[in-house]
Amino acid sequence: MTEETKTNFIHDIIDADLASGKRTEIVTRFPPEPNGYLHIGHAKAICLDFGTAEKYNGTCHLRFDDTNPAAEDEEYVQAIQADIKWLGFDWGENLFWASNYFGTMHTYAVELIKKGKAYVCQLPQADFKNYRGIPTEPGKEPPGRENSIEENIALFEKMKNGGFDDGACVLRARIDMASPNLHLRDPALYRIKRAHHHNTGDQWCTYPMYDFAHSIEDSIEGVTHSMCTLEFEVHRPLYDWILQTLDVFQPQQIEFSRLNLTYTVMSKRKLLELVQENLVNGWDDPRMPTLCGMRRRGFTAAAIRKLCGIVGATKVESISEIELLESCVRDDLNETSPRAMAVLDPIKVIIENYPTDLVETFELPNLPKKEELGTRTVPFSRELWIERNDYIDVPPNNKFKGFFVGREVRLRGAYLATCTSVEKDADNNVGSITCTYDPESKGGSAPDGRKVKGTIHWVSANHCVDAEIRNYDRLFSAENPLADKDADFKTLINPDALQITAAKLEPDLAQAKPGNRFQFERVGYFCADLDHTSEKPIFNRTLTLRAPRKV
RNA sequence: UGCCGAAUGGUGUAACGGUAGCACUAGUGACUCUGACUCACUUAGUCUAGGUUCGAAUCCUAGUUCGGCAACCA
Repeated sequence: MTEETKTNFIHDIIDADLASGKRTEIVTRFPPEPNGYLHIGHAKAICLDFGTAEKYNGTCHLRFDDTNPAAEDEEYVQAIQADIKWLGFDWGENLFWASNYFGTMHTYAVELIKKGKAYVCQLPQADFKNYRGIPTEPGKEPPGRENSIEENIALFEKMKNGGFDDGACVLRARIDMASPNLHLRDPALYRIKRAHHHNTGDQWCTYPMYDFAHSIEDSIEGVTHSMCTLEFEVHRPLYDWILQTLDVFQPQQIEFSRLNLTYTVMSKRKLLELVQENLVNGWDDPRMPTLCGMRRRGFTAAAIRKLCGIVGATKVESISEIELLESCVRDDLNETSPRAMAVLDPIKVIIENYPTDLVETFELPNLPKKEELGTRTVPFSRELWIERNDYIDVPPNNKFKGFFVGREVRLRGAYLATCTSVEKDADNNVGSITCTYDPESKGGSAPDGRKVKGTIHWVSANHCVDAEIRNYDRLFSAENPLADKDADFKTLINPDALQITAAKLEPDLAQAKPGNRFQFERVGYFCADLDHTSEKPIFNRTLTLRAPRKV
């Protein structure tokens, strides 16, 4: 990546490990469960996992943590890989599956039993809760905890072979029912779940639990630094216990805080609710904070990576302002997006002294500060469309850039023109504007060198193409939609987060390919939607230009 | 009232015992064939109280506040 990776506390740890000789090479991993789509919160983890490996010339594995077949699906496997690649990271040969280790994990489980460190617990789930107890008081040892190793091996074998119903028993680690850390009060290691697994089919009816599986996966793969989010902090003693008890390679788990952004939600479950209740149009709805949604919206991978670099990695639970993300996106788009003219709220302009039949074409730069990106051809004629708000009866102050009767402005790249009159209907709505142009000012500058206050954009009425514009805005109208725990976050959805309008575009824009990004000058950044065709142009508003100062 | 963790301008993040800096946001101005970009300037911060030290955001003690943890989810 071109972004410089800022240092953080994780890199401090790695530097120390390298200096002390504890590690000689760095291996990280990104371990998604294929049960949903990736969102920008995952992007932070991806940037950290892959970015750290890159920084230390190590490797980063992509490992699907597919230990719960009930929740997982092949659809997500494909989408996750596509999203990571889009973000700009590559796992090369290092694609792994937790499910490929099921055999090894089973062997390790038996080893734990043989060491007297695990037992089959036939207590119903609800009853075990009582034995586990509450944080402030020690729990009690459940029945069966002192069964012999032979008995437990036989029971675990019976579990594996389908001799028990789902939920009839679990394999538990035998640790400490009085531990102040609830996760150490004989946590479940294996449960029985008869579900078809996307990879192993019906080979297993027992599946390992997260804590058991994850530590072993990391260990098998030689992961040196296993980064995860803060909620796993209290799991670390269990992670360490499993690997120490098994006496196998021990990665170091390091926790960092999740990425949160204002005006959106980042929980997979809540995003799923929005999708299922049709409050958005699927996972890739451009309002969603999913990577596929942001991609469709027109956000760039580089901008997301930049954001992740800026927020860095800490243990502080924080909410970053969406403005920071927007700034990263605008910054990237400003450098890379070809310019075009589009009129989103059209009003007709008639140039009374321009020949009726004449059509001129102007060569406008694709990107004014980057001449190497070439030019585009824009037709010009007697009747144009301009933005409704580029005309005003009486200017509020001398900062107004547009037309009023008597005002000369520049039609971007074409001519200087002076407003002479305006047509209005009975309700005082402007119907059309009439102006005269200065033929000497072709290209946009007058030979006498006179300056005009404003430059406005336009499209030729007889040449422009009509398009649907999907104007996107922030998903929620509240900074933190989850702040009020008693309220339903879904009631805080911003009703204006999608507004569909019709616009007039310069003709070349119809030829855009889905995903192509543009800056519509003086308006904002837009990209051709997935549904865009040259017959039915559809553009998504990625972001407006930075809000102008109040006039 | 258990365990774990975190507190630096409005927000995010640096400073690793030695000048509290950067970015975003907001405001003011300059520039401009985009009210964008760019540039300049401005406002504003070390949770509290003690202690160690020539010197503390940083180390120690006590407190305060906030977050996480009691799935056969990850």
